[in-house]
Order: sequence, then structure tokens, then C-alpha cells
Amino acid sequence: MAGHAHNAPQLTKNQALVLGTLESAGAPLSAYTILDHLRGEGLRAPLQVYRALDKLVAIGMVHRLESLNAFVACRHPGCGHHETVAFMICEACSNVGEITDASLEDRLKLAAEDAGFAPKRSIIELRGTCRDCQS
Amino acid sequence: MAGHAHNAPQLTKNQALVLGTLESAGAPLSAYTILDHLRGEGLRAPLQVYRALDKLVAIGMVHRLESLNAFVACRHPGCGHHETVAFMICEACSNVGEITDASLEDRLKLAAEDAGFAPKRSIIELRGTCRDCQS
DNA sequence: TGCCAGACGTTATACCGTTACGCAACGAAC
DNA sequence: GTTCGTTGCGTAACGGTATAACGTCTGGCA
Ligand SMILES: [Zn+2]
Ligand SMILES: [Zn+2]
Ligand SMILES: [Zn+2]
Ligand SMILES: [Zn+2]
Repeated sequence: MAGHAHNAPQLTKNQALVLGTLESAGAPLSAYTILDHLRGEGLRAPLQVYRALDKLVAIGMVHRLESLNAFVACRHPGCGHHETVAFMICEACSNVGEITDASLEDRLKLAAEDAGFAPKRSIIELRGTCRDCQS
Repeated sequence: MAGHAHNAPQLTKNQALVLGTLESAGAPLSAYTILDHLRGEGLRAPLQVYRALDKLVAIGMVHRLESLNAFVACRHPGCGHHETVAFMICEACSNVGEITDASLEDRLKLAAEDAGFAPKRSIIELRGTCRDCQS
């Protein structure tokens, strides 16, 4: 359960178990996979996992990958409050990287506002091949 | 079944039914919702809808919205081959707009390559409020 | 003490998507 | 014309993802 200290508000037992599972996996896991990893710790129902995930996502320690229906522990360099993050998902090794790029964010916001759209949340997920997997 | 003519390769009956449903809805629909709309036309199983959707997505007449697990008929102005599209999803009225912005695409590609990542596919979905729904 | 908010546990259910099988239609190759 | 590969179709069964609706238990606080 190593980790970067987001200003984390005392995790509960289930939240800590779920976070630990994600961190030691180092890759995205589905809620049901997490559940399977934690049956030995007494968890039995999906909802126990989903509730913990909801909280962890809310405080920014875990991200949800929409295109994968899966969750990953935050690896953001510095782990600040990232408003907009772009995820790089390697299809070969499942590793997930995070980009925060202000000019990209600006560009996106501008393009949306040109169309009269007021964005609240941005989902950016790149599928491809990470540095290590390019042969 | 009005529509823009992508260079469409003669849709089959099921494909035309599914596309027609999406176009007349004018908003994203889940595969099961499409199926419910088409029971009267003889469709009975999810697979019939998913197969049609697969094809329609492949030829670019329908887009899949990953963050919604839903599908929408293409409304892209000009409907060309869009490599990278950003979707603007209104959370108030469910309307979906499409942006194609070369400089945004470049910026994203550059940021990824800085990180040693070779992207194959980009998923960009903005959640927010469209022009008509801002009061 | 009484109350409330938040986390918890359990059951059941809804929603999303695929596997596996077999059949029918079409066109190219022989 | 027969063979064969490809593509679409239909059905059944299944597996993966997420939530609803209960009730319980705790800790904080008036
Ligand atoms: Zn992060
Ligand atoms: Zn990789
Ligand atoms: Zn489009
Ligand atoms: Zn709207």
C-alpha cells in the first residue's frame, strides 16, 4: 500500500483494500476483478467495491477509464488536482499513463466554446502503444 | 431515413432499421433501447442490433459514445472520414455535437509522443451543456 | 439521551455485450 | 453447374457491468 499522499481523508477499510489492490496491480482492473482479489478479505458483493471506488474517484486517488469500464490508481506525476487528464492506454501491456497539458486543455475548451458548448468534464483516452511496447 | 450520403455500401435491412432508429431519435441510444424500438419489425435478440451497429460504426455512419455505452448517428458537418472527433454531450437534452479540429488533434498527438506513446485511436468526450440548454 | 450522517452488508435486479451454433444467400473459381 | 469462401441472419445461452432497495451499525454532536 505504498503511496503518494494526496490529501487523503482517512480511508475506510474497504476503500484501503480497493486502493491497495489497484496500486499493486499497476494496471486497470474492473470492479469485478477487484472483488475477486478481495474475496479473501471478506468482501462478497459488487456494491462494496463500487462504493469504495466512488469515494476514491471522488477524492482523485483512482481514475475511471470509460472506454475500458475499468479503474486505475492515479499515477499522475505530482498527483495534484487534475481538472483535465488525458490517459494513454497501452493495448499491449495495459499500462496507463497520464498527461496534463494546459495548452491542450485550452485548445479543447476553446473549440467547444466556439460551438456554444459549456464543458463540465472532459474524457480523453488514447489507445495505442507505450514506449516499452514499441519494438 | 433521411440522410447524408456517406459513400454507403448498400445497407442491409437490419442495418437500415438500426440507422433509421438512431437518426429519428437524434440522440444517443443504447443497443437495448434500439432493440426495443425494433421489436415490431421482427428483431428479437441483442446480437442482431450489435451486428448492425458494428458495421455502421465501421463505415462511419454511427459513432459509439464510450462514456455512455450508447450509439449515435453521425451528424458531422460534411461527414468525411474523421480520424479524430471530439463529442460534446449535453447532459440536459442529450444532444451530441461533433468537433473536428486539426490543431487540437496535433496538440494531443504531440503531447502523447512526448511521452513516447504511439496513439492509434483517440476518444474525446466532453460532458456539459449545449448552447440551447444554457439559461 | 436522542438524533443524524456516513459507511457497511445482503439480496435481488437491471443493463450491456459476447460466445457458440447452424442456416441462407451471394459471387468467384474451377 | 458445382464448389467454396464470405457475409449476413436467427436463436439460445451466458458472462460482465452497475444499481435499487432494504436494513444495520457506528461516531459525532446537540
Ligand atoms: Zn491522476
Ligand atoms: Zn505497453
Ligand atoms: Zn461523425
Ligand atoms: Zn442541451
